[in-house]
Amino acid sequence: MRVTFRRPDPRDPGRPVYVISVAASIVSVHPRTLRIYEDAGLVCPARTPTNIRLYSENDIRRVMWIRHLTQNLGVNLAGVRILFELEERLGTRILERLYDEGVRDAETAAAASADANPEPSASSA
Amino acid sequence: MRVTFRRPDPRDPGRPVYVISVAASIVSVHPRTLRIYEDAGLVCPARTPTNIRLYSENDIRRVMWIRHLTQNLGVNLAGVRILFELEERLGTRILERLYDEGVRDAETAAAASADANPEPSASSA
DNA sequence: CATACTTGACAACGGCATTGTCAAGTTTCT
DNA sequence: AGAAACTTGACAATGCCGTTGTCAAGTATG
Repeated sequence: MRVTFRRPDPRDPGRPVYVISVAASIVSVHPRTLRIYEDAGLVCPARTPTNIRLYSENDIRRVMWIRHLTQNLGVNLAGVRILFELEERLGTRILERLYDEGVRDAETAAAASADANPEPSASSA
Repeated sequence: MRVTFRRPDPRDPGRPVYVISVAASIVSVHPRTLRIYEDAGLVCPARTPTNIRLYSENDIRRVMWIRHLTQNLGVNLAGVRILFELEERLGTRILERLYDEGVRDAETAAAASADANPEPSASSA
């Protein structure tokens, strides 16, 4: 059974298009939680001139990683921040090492195909 | 003021020599806490033929990293485990990137000299 | 032989993560 | 025009986590 975080790519994954309620719905979290992630510095959605948050596909993927790390692996938000910082410093997608090699469970192993990878992106932070 | 985790090196940092009360005293934690770290798979001290734990210098350093990550950076134990696993997979001391570059605070910046680095070691796990 | 080790277990307490809700004001969309 | 959704800051409930503390019973050590 194939598990994937990937959603069909829009034209430009960096383009901010989703307001907070839509982004929350896409990743199945409460809008309040997305605000907390932003307060924690884990995701930085764009803002319109009237200060409305707009999330891009990259932001969505980043939140999906946060959810994977916190819900499935039990990492707290401080730990997620450190992991993201390491990834930025090393300039590589080190978190994929956790996902690609299916260390956690059979489900993540099943998701090892190329299009199954969630992609935390430093560029949105 | 210079801050360092490094203690004077014994002859062989891999040699298990400290019983749990001594190791706990060295790193200023409760022996109960060291047992919890072991249960969490974060550190694996050697055992004597009569099942007494013996910690090596490498184990001590590893615990010092755990303490730094949990106490100073707020990472929980699941997060520490993921960081250690990444380090093993990448085959490099990625956590030093956090420490060497003093991203956290002035104290860690002050400790940036070569002999100030704590060294998490995958070899003790 | 006192002390320290082992195991498994329960508990207190402060902190964390998520969700929920509120008020007041602004913006958006129908 | 007005309902709905957005913003901010704030407080709270609840379950979980991390650390320490303690216990019992048995074994090992100095």
